[in-house]
Amino acid sequence: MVRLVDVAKRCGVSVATVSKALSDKKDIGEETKEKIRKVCEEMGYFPNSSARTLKIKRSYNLGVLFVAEDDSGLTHDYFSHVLESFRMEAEASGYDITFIYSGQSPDGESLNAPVALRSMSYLERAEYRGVDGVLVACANYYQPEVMELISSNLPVVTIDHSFDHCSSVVSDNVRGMSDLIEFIYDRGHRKIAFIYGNNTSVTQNRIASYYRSLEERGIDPPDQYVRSAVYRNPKPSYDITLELLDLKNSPTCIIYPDDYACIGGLNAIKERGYRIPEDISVAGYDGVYISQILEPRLTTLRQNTEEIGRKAARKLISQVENPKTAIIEKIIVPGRLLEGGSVGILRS
Amino acid sequence: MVRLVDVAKRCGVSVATVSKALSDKKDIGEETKEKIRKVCEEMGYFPNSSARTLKIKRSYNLGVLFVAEDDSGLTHDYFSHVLESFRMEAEASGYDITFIYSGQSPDGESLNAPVALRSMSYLERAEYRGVDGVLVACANYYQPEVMELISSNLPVVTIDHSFDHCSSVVSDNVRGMSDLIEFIYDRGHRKIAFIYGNNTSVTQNRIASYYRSLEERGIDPPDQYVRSAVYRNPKPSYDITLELLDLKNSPTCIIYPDDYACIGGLNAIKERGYRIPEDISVAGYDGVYISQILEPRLTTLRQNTEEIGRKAARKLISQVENPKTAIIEKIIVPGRLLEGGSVGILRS
DNA sequence: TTGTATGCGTTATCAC
DNA sequence: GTGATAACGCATACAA
Repeated sequence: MVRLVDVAKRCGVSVATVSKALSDKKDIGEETKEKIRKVCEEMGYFPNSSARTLKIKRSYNLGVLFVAEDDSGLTHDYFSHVLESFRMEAEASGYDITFIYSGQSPDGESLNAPVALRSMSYLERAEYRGVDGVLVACANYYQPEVMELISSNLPVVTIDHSFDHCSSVVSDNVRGMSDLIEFIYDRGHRKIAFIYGNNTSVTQNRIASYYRSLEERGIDPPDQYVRSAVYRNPKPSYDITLELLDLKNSPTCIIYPDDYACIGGLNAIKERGYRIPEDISVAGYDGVYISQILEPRLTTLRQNTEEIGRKAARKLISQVENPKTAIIEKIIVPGRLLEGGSVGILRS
Repeated sequence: MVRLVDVAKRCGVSVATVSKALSDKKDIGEETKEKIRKVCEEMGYFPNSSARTLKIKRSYNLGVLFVAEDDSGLTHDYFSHVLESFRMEAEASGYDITFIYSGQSPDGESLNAPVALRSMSYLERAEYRGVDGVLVACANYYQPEVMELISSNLPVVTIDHSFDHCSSVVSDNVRGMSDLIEFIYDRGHRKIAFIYGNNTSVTQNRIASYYRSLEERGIDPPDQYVRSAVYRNPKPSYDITLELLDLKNSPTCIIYPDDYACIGGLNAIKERGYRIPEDISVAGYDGVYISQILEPRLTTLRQNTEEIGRKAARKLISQVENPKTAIIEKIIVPGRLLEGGSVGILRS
C-alpha cells in the first residue's frame, strides 16, 4: 500500500501539502496540485479508509440491518430487491455497505470477538464499525435491540414501518390494495376474499384498505372471506383456499398475501379441477419475477422496490451529510398494478 | 463513544493495562483483569474498529464481490442463498461483510469519492477498505479487473470457478447432471434433450456430464436435442421447447438450464396442450423455492447453497488467519436430487 | 505486574 | 503557498 508520505517524498513536498491537494483546498498552488495528482495516479495511491475514518469520523460506510421473521435474510425476495437498489444508489454516492448484526451467536458466545467482551447490540456494532448511518428493514420493529438503534443518534431510515423520530420509506399498501380491489371490482367481481399474511403494520394497512375499498363500493364481505395465513408460505394459503372453494357462497376472486403464497392457492384450485380465470380468479401481491412468467401471468401489485431502495439511500445519505437541515420524513412509494391474466371478467 | 482512556481513568490504570487486559495477555494480574472487564461492561466500552484496524492491519471485515452478467446482483437466487450462508458463517466467527465494487459509475465519474482521484478497481477498493479477504462470485472471471483481484496477495475464495493460485468452492455440476440423467434414465427415458445456459465453466461441465452420462448408457443424443438458451430467462427456453416438441423424433424428457428457465418450458408445453408428466417430462436445475411449490413439483437438482457459502467462509477465514499453512484447495460440494413429480415413468 | 512511549496513515491547526 | 506538528484510538516494545 502506497501511503501519503510516499507520494510526498516523490513530489518533494510534505504530507500536509499532498493531503490538502487531494482535498482540493484552495491554499495549494494549481501547478502543485496538478503534479501531485499525476504522481498519485502513477503510484496508484488511495487513502487508507481506517486512518481517514479515525481522523474525520466519517466512514462513508452505511450499515444495513435486516431481521426477518423466518431468518430468510438475504434470500427474501422483496428485501433483496430493495437492498440491491439501495446498494447501487449508495455506491453511486461513494458509500460502501456493511451488514449489521448482533454478535449474538446461537450459543450466546461470540467466538472471535475483537476483544473478550460480551456480544454487541446492533447499535454497539454500528458504532464499533463507525458506520455513518443505518438502513433498517425488519419484520418486528419492536424488538428492544432494534428500538435502541432507531432511538439512537445515528441516522436511520426504516423500511415499511414509521416511527415519529426517524425517516422511513414505505410501500403504499393502502393504495396498492385499493388499486387491486378497483381492478377486480371493475371486472365484475363482488365476492372478493382476502387471505392476509402475518400481523404487521403492512398487513394492517392492507386489511383496512381492503375493507374500505369494498365499503366504498357498497360491499360488506362476510367474515369467512377474510382469512389469516402466512407470507411466502404456500401451505396455509392452500388449505384456506380449499375451505373457501367449499363454501356454499364461495368467492369469485381470492387475493393472497403475496405471490408465493398465491401459488399454494393455484395448487388448491388445480386440485379441485377449476380453471383460472374461467372458474375462479386470483391475485397476488409483490409482482415478483416468477409471478410474471407463470401462465396465466398473475394479477398482482408490483411493489416498486427499485424506488424504495433508491429513496431510502438518498434519504439516509442526505441525513448523514446534512444533519442540520435533515427533516424527518415518511416517504410513500406507490406500486403498480400488473394486470396479468388471473382475474377474469365476470358477466352477470 | 467511550474510549480506552475513559475506562483506564475509571480504573485508575493506564490505557496499556486496559488494552492488554482485554486481549487477555498473561502479564496482567487476574484481579486487575476482572476489574477492568467489569468496568468495560458497565461503561459499555467497545473498541473502535478503525483505530484497531489501522494499528493491527486486520479489519475482521470480509469483502464480497459479485458481478452478474445481467446485473441481477443480490436478487440472483442462487447467489443470494450462497451469500446468506456465507454471511452467517462469517458472522459466527466475528467477521463483518462489506460489498466490494468498482467506483466506476455509469458515466465513468465517481461522484463522491473520498478524494479527487480516478475510480478504484476492485482490488484497490478492497485495499482501501482494508478487508482481510474477498469472496468472489462472478459470471465472467476473465474480466481484467477480476483477474487483478484474484491474482493479488489478498486472500480470495472464488465460487463455481477455479484458478490454480486461489481456493474455490464449486458446486458439483458433473455429479449433479449425472444424477439427474441417472434418475431420468431409470424412469425409462431414452430421448433426453438438454437446453443449456450461457457459456461458463459451469455450463461446460454440465454439457460434458450430460454427454458422458448418456454415452455410458449407450445413448448418442442427436444434435437437435442439445440446445443453447439463457439462464433464468423463460423465453428462449419456451421457444426451444416448442421446437423440440415439433420434432418428428421429439424427446420424452427435457432438461432445462435452471428452474426459472424451466417455467418457460412448462408454458410452452401447456400451450401445446400436453400434460406433465404424462405426455412429456421436464427437469430443472437449482432447486429454488419456487420449484418445490409448483404442481407437480419440479424434478431438479438442488445445489447445496448453504454448504457452499459456509465452506467458502471457513476457507477464506482460515486463509486469513493462517496464511502460512493455508493450502490452495478446490472444494467440491455435491447437490441433491429432488425427485419432484415432473419426470414420469415411461413404459416401453 | 504495570506504565511510558511510539507509531499506524490521515487530517487540521497553526506557524512560516 | 507550504510545512511542521498534533491529534484520532488503539496496540505493543520496552522500561520500570
